[in-house]
Amino acid sequence: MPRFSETKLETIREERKIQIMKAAIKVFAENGVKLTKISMIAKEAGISHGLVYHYFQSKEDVLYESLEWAVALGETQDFLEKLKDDNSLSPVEKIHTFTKFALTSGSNQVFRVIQHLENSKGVPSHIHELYTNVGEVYIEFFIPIFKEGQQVGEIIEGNTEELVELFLSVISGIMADDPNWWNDNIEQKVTLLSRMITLR
Amino acid sequence: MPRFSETKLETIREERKIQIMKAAIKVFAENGVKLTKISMIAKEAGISHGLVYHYFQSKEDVLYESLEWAVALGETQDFLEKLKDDNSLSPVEKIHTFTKFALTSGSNQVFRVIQHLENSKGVPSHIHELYTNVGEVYIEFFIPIFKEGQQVGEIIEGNTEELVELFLSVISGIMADDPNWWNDNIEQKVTLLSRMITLR
Amino acid sequence: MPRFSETKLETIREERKIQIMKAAIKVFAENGVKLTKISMIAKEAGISHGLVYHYFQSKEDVLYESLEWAVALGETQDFLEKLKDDNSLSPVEKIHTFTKFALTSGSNQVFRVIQHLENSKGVPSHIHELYTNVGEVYIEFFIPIFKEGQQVGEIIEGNTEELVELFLSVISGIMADDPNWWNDNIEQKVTLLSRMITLR
Amino acid sequence: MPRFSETKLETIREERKIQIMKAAIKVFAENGVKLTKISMIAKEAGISHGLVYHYFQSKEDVLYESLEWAVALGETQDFLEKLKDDNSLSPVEKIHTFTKFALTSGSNQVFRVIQHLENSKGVPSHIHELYTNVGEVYIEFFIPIFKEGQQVGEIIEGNTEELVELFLSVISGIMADDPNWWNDNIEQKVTLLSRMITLR
DNA sequence: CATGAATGAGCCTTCATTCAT
DNA sequence: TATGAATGAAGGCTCATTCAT
Repeated sequence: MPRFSETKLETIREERKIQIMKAAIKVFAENGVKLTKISMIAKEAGISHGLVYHYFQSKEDVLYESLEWAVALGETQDFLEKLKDDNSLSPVEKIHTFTKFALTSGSNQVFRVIQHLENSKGVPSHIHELYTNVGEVYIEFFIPIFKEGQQVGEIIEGNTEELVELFLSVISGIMADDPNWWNDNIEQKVTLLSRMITLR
Repeated sequence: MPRFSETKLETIREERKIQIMKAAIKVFAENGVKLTKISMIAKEAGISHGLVYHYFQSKEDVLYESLEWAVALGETQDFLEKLKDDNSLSPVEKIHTFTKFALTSGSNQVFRVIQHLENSKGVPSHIHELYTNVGEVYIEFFIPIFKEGQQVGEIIEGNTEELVELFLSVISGIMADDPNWWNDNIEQKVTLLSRMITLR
Repeated sequence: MPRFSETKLETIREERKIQIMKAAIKVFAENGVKLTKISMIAKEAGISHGLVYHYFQSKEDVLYESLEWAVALGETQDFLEKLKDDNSLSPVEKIHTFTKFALTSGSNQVFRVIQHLENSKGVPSHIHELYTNVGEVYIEFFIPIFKEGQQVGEIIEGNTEELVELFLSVISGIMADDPNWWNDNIEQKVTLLSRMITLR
Repeated sequence: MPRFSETKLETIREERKIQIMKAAIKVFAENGVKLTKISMIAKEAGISHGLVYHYFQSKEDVLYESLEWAVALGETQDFLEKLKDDNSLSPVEKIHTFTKFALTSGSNQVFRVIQHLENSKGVPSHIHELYTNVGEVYIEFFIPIFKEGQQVGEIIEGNTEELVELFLSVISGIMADDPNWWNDNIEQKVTLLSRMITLR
């Protein structure tokens, strides 16, 4: 006889899962998936390693669900939404703001996990599908902004899609590095990165 | 009585070692050190896993000697030397040439290995020493070139050392990514990267 | 929420360790350290080889802790203590009693392990320290007994220390042999050994 | 077309085998059979490890033939023969002389190999047969000597066979120990051992 | 639900043995 | 005959996963 209502129980269970998934994303981001041991996730979450298997079928499942959850959670999505609607910023300012966010926000853990996966072999296809088009989302998001920037003369001419892809690729490459290095002089550094695509 | 002359045997032995080290650097670059299994190196080199241990003491030793060999081999060193003495190129052209080389040359496998190591914990100190100042070499190499570029008005003002560090950091971040992505449109992409630090 | 109280778990854990250490000492004694495989210890203890590593860091650690435990356990120590205080026995009777004990007591497994180690190369120093002065203890213990025996004319004249050392050396050599051979006619055999040092 | 006569070749081959067998017995004695590596024998013999397999089928065969050769060679046999015929020595003096020889002669390497084998499991039966009755030979040899000693009142009464067995067992146990320990004060030590069975 | 004891597949490493030269 | 390069079976150790409590 359950003490709590099904819903309540479900909630508690869900909270535990989130606790584990948070820990998992963090540890996966820092160490890569293969090198992350279940015990590391458990320790980060403050639970025993056995408990992980009450909430997830396997390590692969932890990865799948954590990634799914983190992507859907979409801190970055929210950020992009707000950015899109913020008419007080010029296209280049939007790009600048995003870049700063990407390099400093803790939410970039998800990206680092994805990067590890992209550099790995044998990633199960159902996991691969989770992030295979994440990049597309960003590209789609930035194309109109870049286009506008080109129209108002803030951004250099050329194939917009290629420009976006390249810019995001650079950001992405940087994020894989030591994430703390970018905390100093972030403004200046981001400005430099912006120079790649800005006119003046 | 051996059929081979000492010299011949020595040659075979040396060639085998090189064959293994080449394979090792490649596999280490692709998978990272921890995830590289001796059997993967052996397979890549086309030999049995046991043979690796005729030429090296341990996996750690394979890493150490391979790295030492690849660094000393110095394709990049040679490239830098020639670049330095090439008076037909302006500072920005030199940087452009180097960037292209860094992103396309097969020799960047070594850098990818080093990047994996820098993101790893528990790297033995004697291995760490092998690459701890490799970065410095590049910085020292580029500072005078950047300085000259600043004097002739090709490169933006600002703290030269910081500029160099940032630029190399971006290149380095990119190299960790899929190394093939950069093969298309390399000229255009490198030009874009150069824009970060060039005046116009 | 764990079903076991902390104490209960701790007890189980301790019992398992002891179970493994008992098995280890037995197998080490029979086969020597180098030739003892973890799987042999595991089989003797009735567990899987993996479990050994839940309780010990390595094979070396199994050896170290088992030896430390067995030495500290000190069945022999206890025996010596009681022997020392037993005033009903003459010096020669004490020696006789000890000899019988040494050759028949199951506790001589520890000695056999130590003997294997003494005949081995490359024993880690922290392990070596565990038994390096065990011999001294016996010598120190028997010197006064032998001295008394000499005074009362039970034991032959001569350098007491050398006499003790020689006698113990013989006992020790015998213990390395098939320990069951000595079970038959033990009284007679021990009497014969005693003759080495007794007067009549 | 052979350069040498068959006989000559055979001789050379035989000498090589002996060179290897000498090395094998030495290394087997020091390290035990299982812990002796083919490379250790080769090094001791001053040849390459591959060459061992030109003269012997396997490590087991090296052991078998070496043991067979060493036992048949019979330095000890010769010694015993001479001892038997030496009428200038009393029974106890003969035993004393033998004991000294056993503990100091380099020929005791064979015994140490045999002792290692007796403490081992899984010794092939054809090898076991080589030494299974070596002990018997000694017992048979000493029984008449002990008997004579008892008759002339040099040696204590009792079951002669048991007495011999025990005495040899003690000698054998001692030989397994550090063989150098017995080099100092050998006379005194042997005298002490003799006391086990002598009347006075 | 929660813990950690228990298992076994898999990787690093050693070494007996084979074989090209 | 002689060498040492080459192979692969087996043992030490790790860690994902299961399960008794």
